[in-house]
Amino acid sequence: MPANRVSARDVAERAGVSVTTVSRVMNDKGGELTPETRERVRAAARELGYRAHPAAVALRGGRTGVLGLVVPDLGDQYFQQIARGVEDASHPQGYGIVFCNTDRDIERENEAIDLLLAKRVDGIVFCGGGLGDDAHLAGRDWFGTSVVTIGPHLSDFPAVTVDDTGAIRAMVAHLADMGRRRILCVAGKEDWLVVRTRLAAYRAAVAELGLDQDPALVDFAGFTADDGRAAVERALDGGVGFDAVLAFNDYGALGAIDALLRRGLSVPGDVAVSGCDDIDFAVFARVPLTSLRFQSYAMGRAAVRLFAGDRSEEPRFGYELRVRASTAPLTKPAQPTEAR
Amino acid sequence: MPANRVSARDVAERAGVSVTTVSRVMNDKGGELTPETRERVRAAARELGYRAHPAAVALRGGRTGVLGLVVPDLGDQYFQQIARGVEDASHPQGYGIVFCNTDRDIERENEAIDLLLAKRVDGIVFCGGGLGDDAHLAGRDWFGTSVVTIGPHLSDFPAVTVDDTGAIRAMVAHLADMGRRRILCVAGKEDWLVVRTRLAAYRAAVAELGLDQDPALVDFAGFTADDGRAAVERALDGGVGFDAVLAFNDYGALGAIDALLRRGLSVPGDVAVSGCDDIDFAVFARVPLTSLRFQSYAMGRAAVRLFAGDRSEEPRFGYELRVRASTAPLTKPAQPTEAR
DNA sequence: CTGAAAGCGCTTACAG
DNA sequence: CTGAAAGCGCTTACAG
Repeated sequence: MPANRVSARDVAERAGVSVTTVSRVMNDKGGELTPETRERVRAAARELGYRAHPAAVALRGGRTGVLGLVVPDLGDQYFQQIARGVEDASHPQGYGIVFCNTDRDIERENEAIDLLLAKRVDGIVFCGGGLGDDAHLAGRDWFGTSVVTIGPHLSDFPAVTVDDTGAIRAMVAHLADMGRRRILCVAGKEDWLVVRTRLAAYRAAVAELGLDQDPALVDFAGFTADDGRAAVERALDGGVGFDAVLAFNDYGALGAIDALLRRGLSVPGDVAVSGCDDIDFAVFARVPLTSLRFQSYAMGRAAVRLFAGDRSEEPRFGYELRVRASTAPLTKPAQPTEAR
Repeated sequence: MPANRVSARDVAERAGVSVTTVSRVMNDKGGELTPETRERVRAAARELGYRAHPAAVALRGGRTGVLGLVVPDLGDQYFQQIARGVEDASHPQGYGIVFCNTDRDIERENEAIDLLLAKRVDGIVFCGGGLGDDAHLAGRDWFGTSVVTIGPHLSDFPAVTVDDTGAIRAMVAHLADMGRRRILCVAGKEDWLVVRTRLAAYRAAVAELGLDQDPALVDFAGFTADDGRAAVERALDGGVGFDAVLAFNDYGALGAIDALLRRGLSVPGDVAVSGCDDIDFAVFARVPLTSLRFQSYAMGRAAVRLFAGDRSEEPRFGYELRVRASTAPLTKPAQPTEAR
């Protein structure tokens, strides 16, 4: 179908030069060209609307002009913002972005990489944190393709990282300030590296601040609202007393609030609830949600810059605690939900 | 970088045949090949992990194996679901998806198309509805690239459409059933085709059901929560009485609820609020939101099928009314906010 | 300062 | 049934 498109030969004929010259002008190679020739070729290219065929360029050993983006779920606003950042940093340079959702499944992650490598993308932005020990990434042949990661990973690629530890510690400290001592942790799956990182931070902060360290307070639910709902119900049904919830994801926190209210508990009166990522909805939730905001858009942009830069410039991003109505000082007596 | 990758020649050498034969086997061309040859080539390709270089295939006049996806905003769950559908229908066939967000800006829409065409994508899925008269689409050279649209469009491409008219009529009828007579319409910009379509449906339904047809009840705000908030404040400040809000987008509806509650009004007591698209968050809103659910995921899948199928198979999708707490029968006397 | 030629890795007539 | 050759549209040594 893509027929009768303008080729370098068309430009060459119109400008009365060879295709070699056209190529040189278009790529600003060979500085020894006459300004007149240069201008004549430019004019011809402009008039004809010439654009080098990417397939030919790629075949000659050049770049394909395509970047791959691997995310757990573009529907998650956190990754959505990263995608926007990657897009905005890439399009101006003529790069297209091929995205792949993996739902944090190793199988799908491998398929995504296979697809991207088969397309010969110039680089891959990997985000969402590692799965298991990331062996499927470390063990495979990348054929020299540049890879950049965002978030916690075990593989040794240039990386954009986040201060997850500081962020979680800040949130736990905030909950402690609100007089909470038993924080139910609605974590994601145990083999997600981001979960392991945040969980370690939670445990360290809990110990440091002298809060209750009950193992029953950690639930490896997942990152959906249903997961958060289920985790809270399990804790309630299991008689695990708690006066706060810390979900590693806002969707889980929303589910937690829903479950608490359904059971007749008050938020934050009985239980304070906090999330991570600070999605736009947080403010519109049944009880406006306290959360941690990360700079995901800027992280996406930074990842693209890493392809060009050197490893000494790997950026580490901070966080911001956004306190809203879902967390407040404890007003009722000590025993919240059920005594244990 | 992508060096030492397996080429057809490597496979040919290993199988003891010519590259011509390799090509024929890999593409199932030339049915007159010896089963043994066929198997030998297949084995060699498998052992070597051979995959045809897409650039070479594309250059020979074949497909690039890449599809373009143009959306207003992937952050909007409606489009996100479409993207998932497009992805899931494409990846199994080896197609990669390059996405472009346009924010409903004609300039950006043009840039997106330029980028996609420059990449020589095999097809473009255009969604989000037309802008203005879609002249920028009708007037340009597509170089034979296949295009498929989702949602209302004025251009003449194979299309996946939605029964917007029936959906809006159903919602207006529902609000009328709840005893509402003055429905504030939080529309998007007037030159968005989806807005024009829905607005026409709103007006027709309002007339048909004998509800108030006050022009002041239509506000061309936009599709963000802030837009919805602003529209409600304008109506309130302007003394435009209304007992219901119909936003053409859930984000706008969330903003509307927020503004109403801030002004001390009750939802749905004083004002019923309804949205469109039924995002997952609708159920977690301050007041669970009544909305219209569309089958965006299936629409995305259908769009990809349209590339292969013929125009007689263009699908039209329905809708589903999801009634939640934000709409209920009017309990108070007739004069809601302010008399006019 | 500019051009002819080779070659990237395929596929498709054209031979045999 | 299988292969040699041409060519897709570029870029890059190599000449001049």
